[in-house]
Amino acid sequence: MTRPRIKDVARLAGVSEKTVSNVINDYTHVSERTRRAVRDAIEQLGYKVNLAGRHLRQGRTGIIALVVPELDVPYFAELARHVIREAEKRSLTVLIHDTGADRDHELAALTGFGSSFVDGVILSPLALTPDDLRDRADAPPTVLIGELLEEGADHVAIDNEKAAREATEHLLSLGRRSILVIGGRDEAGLGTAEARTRGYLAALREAGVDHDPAALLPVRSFGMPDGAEAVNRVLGEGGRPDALLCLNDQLALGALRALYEHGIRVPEEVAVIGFDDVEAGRFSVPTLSTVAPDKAAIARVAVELLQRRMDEVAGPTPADASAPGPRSPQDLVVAHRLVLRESTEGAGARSAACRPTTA
Amino acid sequence: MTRPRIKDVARLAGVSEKTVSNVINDYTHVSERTRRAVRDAIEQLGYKVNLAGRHLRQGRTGIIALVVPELDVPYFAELARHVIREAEKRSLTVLIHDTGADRDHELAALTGFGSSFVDGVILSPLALTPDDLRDRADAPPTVLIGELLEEGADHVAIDNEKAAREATEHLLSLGRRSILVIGGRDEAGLGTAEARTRGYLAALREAGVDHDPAALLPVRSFGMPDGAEAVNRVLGEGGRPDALLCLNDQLALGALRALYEHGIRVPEEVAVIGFDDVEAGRFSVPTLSTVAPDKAAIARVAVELLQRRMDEVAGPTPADASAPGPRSPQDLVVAHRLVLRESTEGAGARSAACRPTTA
DNA sequence: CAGCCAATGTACATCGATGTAAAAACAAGC
DNA sequence: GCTTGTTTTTACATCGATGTACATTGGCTG
Repeated sequence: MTRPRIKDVARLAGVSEKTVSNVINDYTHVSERTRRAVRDAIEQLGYKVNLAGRHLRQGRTGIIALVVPELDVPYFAELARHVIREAEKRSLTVLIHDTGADRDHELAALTGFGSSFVDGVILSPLALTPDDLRDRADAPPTVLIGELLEEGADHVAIDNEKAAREATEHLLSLGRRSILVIGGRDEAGLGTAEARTRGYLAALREAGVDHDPAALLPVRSFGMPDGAEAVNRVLGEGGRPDALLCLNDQLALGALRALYEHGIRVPEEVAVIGFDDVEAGRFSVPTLSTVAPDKAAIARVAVELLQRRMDEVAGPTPADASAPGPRSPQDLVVAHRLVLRESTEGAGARSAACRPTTA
Repeated sequence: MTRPRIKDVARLAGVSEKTVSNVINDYTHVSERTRRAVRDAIEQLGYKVNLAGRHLRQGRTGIIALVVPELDVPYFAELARHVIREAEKRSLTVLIHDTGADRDHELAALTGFGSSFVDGVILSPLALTPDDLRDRADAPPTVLIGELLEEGADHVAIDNEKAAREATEHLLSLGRRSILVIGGRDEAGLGTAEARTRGYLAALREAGVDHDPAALLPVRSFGMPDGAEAVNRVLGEGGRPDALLCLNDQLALGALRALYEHGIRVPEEVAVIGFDDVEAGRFSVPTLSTVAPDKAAIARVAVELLQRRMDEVAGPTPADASAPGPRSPQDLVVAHRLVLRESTEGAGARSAACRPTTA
């Protein structure tokens, strides 16, 4: 038995194919009687619309892609869930893609995977250059999250510079003066790491604390091994920091482990703070202070923005015709907050940490 | 400017549309001259095949779905990467879906998301019942991973019973006799938790150690909060285990944290072992002993099996016509190994743990 | 009850790629 | 040169849903 087609439904309900289509799509002018008859027929045959046909006709798939560098970085996985939930509200399906931080894969994502079967793309780039972004001719609507590569693209993120400044200020307020930045980068630039580094420098400057260029520890990647390695390197060279500003939680968790192996107490000797507020940081020993981005908001805003772009492409409805052409690129900022746990505050709040909010 | 169609390519190359299609699909009988001409035209126009058209015509999308309960459980995220990589080799695209452990979502996945636009599904069920699986009429080819719900379905997993027995035997060999199973379930059944519980019981029996039914600690879900909560409950009731067999690493990491909060040393007082070998367990304090499934193999075998099923659906080629109809359901077992770290072995291997294999 | 408007319903073309069947081109053999 | 057989290429129908344009129906007014 082959799947029922709209034709079969039409025959059973005794109406034309178009009428069935009208019922399916909630077209206004269908009498209640016909509507019910069609619904019954659909029910009886177990009819499901065939996406291929609809897609071909409408030029839309209802699928958006979420493209991240590494899905096994918890931050991206958590973000993905929010995006999925947000998209579901708009009856969009999310295709998650993992580029392995590879430029070619990111490029492929930008062009809609060679053949446009996604209506839009939410991209968290890592390896792309601004140039890559500039000359995308027939790319689907795209929203960037995290890294801002170019001023001309839609973008959603927290205020990284401000967040880093706040985190650094907190470390300074604890009396720490020798603060290393794991993942820090000196160059001016649009990247997240650069913005956070700027925030760190600003806080130091404001507090009148000297900046040692060697305090910026570059990392190859942003995983736990890299965090541990950076700490090992510093300590091996005789460095004696009293605080670590880690540019994400993975680095921080790796750093915590390395400090433990060196017998260094956290936070008594070294305070540690990260970025992202991943779940593991609520259960690590010690628990991890962190900059918590509002992930739900990032997802919501990104999907909203993307949807608006997709609607633009679909052609403005007569009502919108007065709109001033394509909106200019948006750069939206969502909230973040500093979450203080044991890695900066001591073990005073120990037991409380064990019952984290699951939101 | 609208995207070029096959028609445009045909016109430019001075051939028919079908010939262009033949070139694209590497059809045998096309002269070298025409082939080159068509290739040039494609290049010149920047033509990309339109999936919608192809899909409608062929009934295949080249998309398979990977459906997991919770993407932010690192095990699933890590598995997802392997599946993506494996699918890529076969030029399949992976649509990752997160059901939130919700039965309705899992059901929707089974039926190809209401409208078949996926050619096949790899499903890691949690909330489904065997019945759900049985009466799927027009479902796409499906391979289960992890939970085995029903004997009649294709399935890939490690030998959970054996793995749990080995883990338990190891704890026993350390002289531990009061071993709790976090996430354990008494009922006989096909589920992963049940199989692992059986392995635990088998090891106890073989070692002549009595089993206390209260040693099986049920959990609501399999996250870090649940692991911590279980430990808190036990200790609060005055329990004094000397080992914990946690049915996944998330539970184990939560348990480690709770033990720490109670001032209980691991492994001196309580040894802990988990399942899954997630990256966080290589950096926790202490590092986590675990049963490491060969995730790459699970992914590879699952995709292979799924592909075979999809090919069957596509209709056997004349060559295969002799094949004895649809192959019977496969239940494939992949390798696992016991990885011993500080949570059972003491801190002897401390420094080594910090440079984990990144494989 | 004619006349008109709005509400419903229908036939048909269309989206883009590809399978089918058959025509056209070409080669080889007598 | 003509038949026969094989490549190569083409015209056309088809996959399933939906937009367009028009036909029909029913209700209401004067």
